[in-house]
Amino acid sequence: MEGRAGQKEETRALILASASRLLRERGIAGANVGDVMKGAGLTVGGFYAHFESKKALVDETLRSAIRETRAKLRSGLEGKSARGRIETVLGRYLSAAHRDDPCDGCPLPAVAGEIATTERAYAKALAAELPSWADMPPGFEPAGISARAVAFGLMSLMVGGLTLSRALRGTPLSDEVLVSSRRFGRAALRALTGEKREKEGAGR
Amino acid sequence: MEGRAGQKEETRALILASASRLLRERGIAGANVGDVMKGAGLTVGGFYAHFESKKALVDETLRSAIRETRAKLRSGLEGKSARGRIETVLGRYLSAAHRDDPCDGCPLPAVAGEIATTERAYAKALAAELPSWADMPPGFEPAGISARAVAFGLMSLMVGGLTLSRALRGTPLSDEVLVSSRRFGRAALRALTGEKREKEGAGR
DNA sequence: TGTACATCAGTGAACGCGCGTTCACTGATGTAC
DNA sequence: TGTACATCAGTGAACGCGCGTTCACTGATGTAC
Repeated sequence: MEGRAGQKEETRALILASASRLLRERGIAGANVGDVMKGAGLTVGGFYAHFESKKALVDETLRSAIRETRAKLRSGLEGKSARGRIETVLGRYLSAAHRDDPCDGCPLPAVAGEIATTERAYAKALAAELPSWADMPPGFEPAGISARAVAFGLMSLMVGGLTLSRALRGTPLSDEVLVSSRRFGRAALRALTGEKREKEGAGR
Repeated sequence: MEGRAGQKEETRALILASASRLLRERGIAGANVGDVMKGAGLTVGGFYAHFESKKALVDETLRSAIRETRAKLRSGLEGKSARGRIETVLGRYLSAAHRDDPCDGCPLPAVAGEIATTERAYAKALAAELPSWADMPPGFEPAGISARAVAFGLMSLMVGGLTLSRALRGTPLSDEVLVSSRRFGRAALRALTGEKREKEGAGR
């Protein structure tokens, strides 16, 4: 079988998975150590055998969640055009499914504000992971603006749109902000790449 | 002179002003009652003579801060074209000055994530105040998308861009996200209104 | 094979701290006569 | 005008609670002989 060391690694992975869920759903402050351990089927006291501190846990969780989200957003894009890939990512990010199920979605809407206001220590983690979100598919050549600037602009649009839409949950504005942000992103992309508009799916 | 009632109103206004600063700078959790009172030159015990609870304070502060921000963003736009007005608002919002001095800026970057994750009670306050941000100047007629959708899209872009730029403070990405988001917004606006591009100011 | 011991992942109670909130008190201000 | 009293905005210590963190302990697993 595994041996004790392997068992411990497995437990560590369980803690990380629980932290990952809670961090995306409740943010840094909301992902308290007790609940993280409970989510992994453990009790709070054992935490420090696996991580040096809550900060170390959040740092590691945040980095891996950002990487994981990037991979997920970009999966299955083979065969699509450059603009089609970007629009697909945009549509996935600004979807009702993503809004309503934060647990395995992007951690940024939950943590960016916290990092900006009171949790400055994680700026480095963001700065390390976000540049890889900025590389755009070859052949994407917007008019009068760099592809990289469009990438960061879309990142802002997506994170802001999802955050606002979640903050407005339970009100009619929630859907409107989500749909409008997606439409604005698509319309901008099409206008900037000079291609004729296509019909947008209802895209609930 | 004022009389005691007038004095008390004045003190209440001092507390609100302090809360307004702290809320924008540190978010809901960061604006703790003790620091709010200290910022107003008072001690913590007197707080409940002016407000029923922290929630009541935050609710009132948030609503008025959103209204105030809207007014400030739209001040002095007389004589500008429709698109010029929107671009000015965009440039003011996504400016280094706004990023670096949250105290009298927009409260949304500080609170939207918190409201989305753990402070759901304030969704109503947002839903009450944000629709007035969506009305666009007469004569703004983007191609293939409603003016209102553009308004919400720009709101997402602005809030997301400023939040990310602040979260990345201290790293080179902070400036890049800010500038890229602003450029993306302007380029999109121009492309969607079919007008020819003008030079963008360096816009520190 | 069986027994005694060592290891160590995980437990659960306790800690110090900061928070929102409460409350008996203070002392300056206004009023009554 | 002067004195005694009432009012009440603001004080500061205390509360219960949840947090991150610590630590003596437990009990299952692996090892030695």
